[in-house]
Amino acid sequence: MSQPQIDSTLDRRAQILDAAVVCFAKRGFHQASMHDISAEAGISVGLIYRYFENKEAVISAMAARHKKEIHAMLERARQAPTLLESLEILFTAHCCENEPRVISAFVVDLYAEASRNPQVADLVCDVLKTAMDGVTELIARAKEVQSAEHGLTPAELAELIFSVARGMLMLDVLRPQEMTAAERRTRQLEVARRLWRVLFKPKTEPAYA
Amino acid sequence: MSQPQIDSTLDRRAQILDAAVVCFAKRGFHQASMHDISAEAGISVGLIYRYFENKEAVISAMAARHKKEIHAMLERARQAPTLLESLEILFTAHCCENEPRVISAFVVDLYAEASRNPQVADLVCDVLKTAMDGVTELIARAKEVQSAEHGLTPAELAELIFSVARGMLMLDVLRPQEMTAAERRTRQLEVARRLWRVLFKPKTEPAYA
Amino acid sequence: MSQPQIDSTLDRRAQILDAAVVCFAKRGFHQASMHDISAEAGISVGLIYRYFENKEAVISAMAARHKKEIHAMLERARQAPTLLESLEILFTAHCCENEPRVISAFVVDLYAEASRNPQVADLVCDVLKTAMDGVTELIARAKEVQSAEHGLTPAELAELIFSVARGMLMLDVLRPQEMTAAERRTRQLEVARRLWRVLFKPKTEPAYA
Amino acid sequence: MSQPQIDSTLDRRAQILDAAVVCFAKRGFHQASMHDISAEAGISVGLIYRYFENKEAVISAMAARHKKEIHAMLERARQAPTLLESLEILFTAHCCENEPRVISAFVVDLYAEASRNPQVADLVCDVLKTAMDGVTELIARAKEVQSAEHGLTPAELAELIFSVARGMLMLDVLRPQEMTAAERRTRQLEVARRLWRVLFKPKTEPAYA
DNA sequence: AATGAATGAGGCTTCATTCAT
DNA sequence: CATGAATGAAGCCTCATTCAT
Repeated sequence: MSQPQIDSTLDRRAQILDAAVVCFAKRGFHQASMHDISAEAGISVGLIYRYFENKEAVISAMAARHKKEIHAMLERARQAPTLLESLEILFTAHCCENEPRVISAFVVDLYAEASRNPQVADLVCDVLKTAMDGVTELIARAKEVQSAEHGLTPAELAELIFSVARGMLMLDVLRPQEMTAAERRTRQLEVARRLWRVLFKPKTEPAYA
Repeated sequence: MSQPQIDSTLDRRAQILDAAVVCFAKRGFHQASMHDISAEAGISVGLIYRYFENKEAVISAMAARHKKEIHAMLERARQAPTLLESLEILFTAHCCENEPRVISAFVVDLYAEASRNPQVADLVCDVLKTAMDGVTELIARAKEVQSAEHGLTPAELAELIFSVARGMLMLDVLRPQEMTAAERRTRQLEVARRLWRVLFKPKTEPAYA
Repeated sequence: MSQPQIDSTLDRRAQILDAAVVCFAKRGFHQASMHDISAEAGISVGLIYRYFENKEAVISAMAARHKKEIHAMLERARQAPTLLESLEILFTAHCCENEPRVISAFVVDLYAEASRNPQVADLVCDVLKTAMDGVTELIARAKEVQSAEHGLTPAELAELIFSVARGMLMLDVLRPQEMTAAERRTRQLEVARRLWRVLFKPKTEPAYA
Repeated sequence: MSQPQIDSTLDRRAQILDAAVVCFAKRGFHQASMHDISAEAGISVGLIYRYFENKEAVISAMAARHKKEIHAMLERARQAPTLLESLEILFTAHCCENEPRVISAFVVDLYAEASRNPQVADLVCDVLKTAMDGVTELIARAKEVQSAEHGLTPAELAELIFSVARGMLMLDVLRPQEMTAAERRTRQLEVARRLWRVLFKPKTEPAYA
């Protein structure tokens, strides 16, 4: 029966975080003011403080939410029928309109923040480890890997994949307004497929043909 | 005869930028105050304004300097005897003690800034294009590529390489204090070599067939 | 028939004032927030506003209650069998566990407030006058005074007594946590008795010489 | 040669404290805003922070200044030709136009603050102890005491004197605008003399007549 | 050329008060 | 009667920038 209160509290927090991610992406963690966030959320400044202790807490909550989104993304990747499709999901998480959604500028800011805020660094490391483990397992299970010849372990492959994904995400923050989400998505998919070709192309069977 | 003045002006600017990069890496562009920079440079706040119009100008100048450093790094990469060594230079620019030096936290911040400041974005794009072109050319010239079988163009290969490098640089800002420069460098080299193996390993020995 | 309502209204007001005095003593009038008071009272903030127009009104009501407490204290003093005992009651009102109770920090705050708020000043003056009149009368009635030789009127004596009492109360707010109520009481009683000795000691025994 | 800087720094601090004591006396420590103080001092808000770390530091500095003023007052009292005159100086410190000057409302606020802020409490205790010691010594040296008959030690007498002085100071904050400094002074002197008569009146010499 | 005192706008946060439920 | 979510003004403090020396 106290569920409604809890729900409405969660709703408010979500509403504030929705506004915060917009502001953070638009202006950066520290350039976005509490007033920006409250205006974006359509509420008063003071109200934010009923749901978050301070700005730092909003950032932390955003980071925690990022973690959930990465987990959700990972789950979707895990359920993809083929490894290539998993990889494509991983690579396009930040150019999707639909949830869960990873916003490039926010992620870059998160890493920048992590470099100064150990708490955020912990969280990012944790997210990273979980995600890499997930992908490592995905690769280990995939038969495509067996036939490749590069001699890399699944963990090493996962590391490469994540590096490329992070690197492309970084690229994504440049001139974002000059490309549509679809175009960005296309660019990502091309890279994903090239990486795929490089990492998992089976041994050139025709060789012995 | 005005050369000395110009020189001393350049010296001052360099001195200020040296201080700025330290502060920017430590606290971030917008968290670092002009006072922080002046203190780090051992001069007064007012003096910064004699050499830079405002804080924004310091950031821009830092970005310009980053461009020069990337160019210098590229030059070194270009002069390396083998493609693998070039690649290793590219991958370890941010774990070197000696100049030119690319500081990870600063670069991540630069990208974060680029996502909001078109001028910075222009500059980063420009740097990126130059660097990619350089590496593309390096690859095109290298005979190692010929023997690979992935069917990727030099430009595509360069894009992959830069993505991995950027992605690893992002990783570098997490828990920086827990690793020595040497350890970070080792990690980078391992990744560079794995990428090398994947991208440039000659066709499977059936070559002798 | 509306008696119950009135009673419950009075109860609520008393409950709120009970909480308020705790908060006011702990944090000061203006440092204590309405939320502090509501939390201490175990009710909601809004409810305070049903019983008091605003925070100012709570302070005024507290001042009025202080007046009642002083009156009660005075009544007890008046019923004491001897003047010395009356004086001791006056001096220990703020180190008693039982009601009516005068809390030093609150009284000092009240005077501080009185220096800015004429309404509070009026009330404090009124309390003071009543109390002084009462004590003046007490002294006038006491035969001990006759035998003293200082030549002071009862009103002048009352003024001295109240000054000392107020002065000791001010002392009472320093390091309150380092003394138990009993210790503070003892200190007060010693002073009261010394003052007694000075003010009311009968003429030097040589009188019978 | 660096004296000028030090001097101007001290001047600024003094200027700010001058403004602060006015604001603090008028509105109280916590009701007075930093803006009030800066306006009273005729400077900008930010400038206060060049000379004081924060508001708390201004309060502490004010407390420290109070200590100096009490010391100066004590020095003057010590140099008075008779004990009665010393006592009068003690009693009129807060109704003097000239420096050193003790402002009643400020002192009451100081005690109120002391009840919550241990640092302030320490300072007030320290001031009190020094002052009481000084007066105790003054009394011990005075021959008037020898002839009195109350049997109180100098320390006990000093305690009574200070209690009365504090108590009268508390009274001084009530309706301050309704009395001129001269009237308040007169009232204080009357009390001082009455206390004098009570504490130090020599034995009724005519007793042996 | 160099300093650093000075300004004041703007950011974070608190809190008295209101009002829909 | 009672709650507590919501508001927004106001307070503390920082910091980019200017300017007299």
